[in-house]
Amino acid sequence: MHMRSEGGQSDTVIRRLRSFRPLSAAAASALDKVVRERILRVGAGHDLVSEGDPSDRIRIVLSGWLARYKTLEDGRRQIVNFVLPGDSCDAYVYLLARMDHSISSLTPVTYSEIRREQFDELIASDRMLADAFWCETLANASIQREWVLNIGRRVALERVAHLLCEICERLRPVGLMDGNSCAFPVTQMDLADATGLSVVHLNRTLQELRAGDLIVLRERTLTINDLDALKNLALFNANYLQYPQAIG
Amino acid sequence: MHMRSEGGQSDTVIRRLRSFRPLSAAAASALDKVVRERILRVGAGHDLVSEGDPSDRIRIVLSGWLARYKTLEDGRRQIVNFVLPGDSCDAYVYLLARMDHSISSLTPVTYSEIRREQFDELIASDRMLADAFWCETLANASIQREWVLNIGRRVALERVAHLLCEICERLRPVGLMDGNSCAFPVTQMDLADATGLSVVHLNRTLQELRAGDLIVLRERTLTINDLDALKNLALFNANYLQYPQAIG
DNA sequence: CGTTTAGTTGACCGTGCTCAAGGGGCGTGG
DNA sequence: CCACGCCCCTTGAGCACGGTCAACTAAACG
Repeated sequence: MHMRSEGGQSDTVIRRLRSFRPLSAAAASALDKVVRERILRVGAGHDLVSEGDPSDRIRIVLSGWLARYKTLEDGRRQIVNFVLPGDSCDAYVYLLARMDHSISSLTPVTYSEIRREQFDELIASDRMLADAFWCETLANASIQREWVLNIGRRVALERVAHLLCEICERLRPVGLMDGNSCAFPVTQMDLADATGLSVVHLNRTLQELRAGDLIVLRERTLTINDLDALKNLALFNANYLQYPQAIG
Repeated sequence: MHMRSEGGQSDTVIRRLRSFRPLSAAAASALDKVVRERILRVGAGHDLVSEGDPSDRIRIVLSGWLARYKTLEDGRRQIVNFVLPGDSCDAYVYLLARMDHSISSLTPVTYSEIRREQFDELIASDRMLADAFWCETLANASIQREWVLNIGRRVALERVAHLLCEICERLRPVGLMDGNSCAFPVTQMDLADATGLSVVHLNRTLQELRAGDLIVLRERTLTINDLDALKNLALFNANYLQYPQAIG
């Protein structure tokens, strides 16, 4: 007995963009129309975009998780951000010539692929929509800065706690938190690459969080037992996520 | 016997933006006019912008170095990026409500402060100019991602080497490299905060670079003796800086 | 001339890495 | 149905990279 307001498949995307700007029903349905035109699926473990690719298309994630990552020649890998349902992979990157990083699917992913010209046309039709996409881009940059702080100055325990807090806070507004639990389809290797730790140490850090009764993480499900305590430990402050309603 | 093309005080800014988009003489002089309207100076060690400030003004750096940084409650500090002459502090951030980080001057700084409305008007007048500012914003995001990789996956020696390479490559297009040397007005504490290291270890890392005859750093001047060797050591690849002309 | 700030060095220690091995779940093929 | 391989998680042991603490020097500054 779900009432779907207007979005259908692109509900999540619209919720996400509305966390930045109020979108009119007209804008939402224009977006929905464009999104539906070319919906693709890909299994886990595929690169949607590779470093060096020309950046001529926009991709918007409808379901599934992805990771933006960079690698060094000798194979060291760093995840620089997660791409969650509702996020766009690279709105506006076509202003630059080439991708500076790769994006790979951590789970099976459904996404919409939009040609640059079509995207241009879409955002030209509605100022709020254009601004919402820009806000998303700027919010991503803000997250990126927090990650530099996280990896540069937080110790392992704080760092992992912070990442978990961030993911939950990002999943909540798109309706993917079920109370204090969420699907968490990420391997420990991915978490290690996202936090700049080794897999072994990440494993031990997770166990420390479990031992403190802060989290339960098993069978690809994360439950936060005590969110306030976890945020305290992580020195977490949600402002950098740039959700206007959540600030001050 | 310098011939100044059109910019005067905003030469550096125009060079910087032209590394992203060809700007017409008209666009350049419109920018120059706006820049000149309100030029401010500030000594070293001042916060131009503080975390939480409303982001209602644009600042463009004419001379001097600044650092974007974030802090944790207990005082740990991480520089997340340097702001160099020609860079704008925060074009377009006014789309978001508040600053997520602070910006402080590392040296005396000359900068232009532009009101949001005035900036809107300026970029509405010239598409290339608007795009150039957007490119700068996106290029900054790209640098931010590289920093996550740098701090997350490079060891101290590579990490410091990488930062030095980046700074030189960014100073070159705005004419601030003198051969292989440049003014380098940054304390070791700043470098430590930018690389996620302690001051003591940063000091030892610099000495290791000096011992390998890779760099000379004294009296606020950096000389790179062997840039190729330094880039090799740092696993440095300039693509992420997003200068179109420098990319394959 | 005292005080502050930046750089340097030594000694010690701890966080987090490496290497190595083993266990559990799951899909595939014999 | 079981064997096998693969992926992911876990654990132990040892070590190294980088942090902390402390002291000293040199230059800058009022």
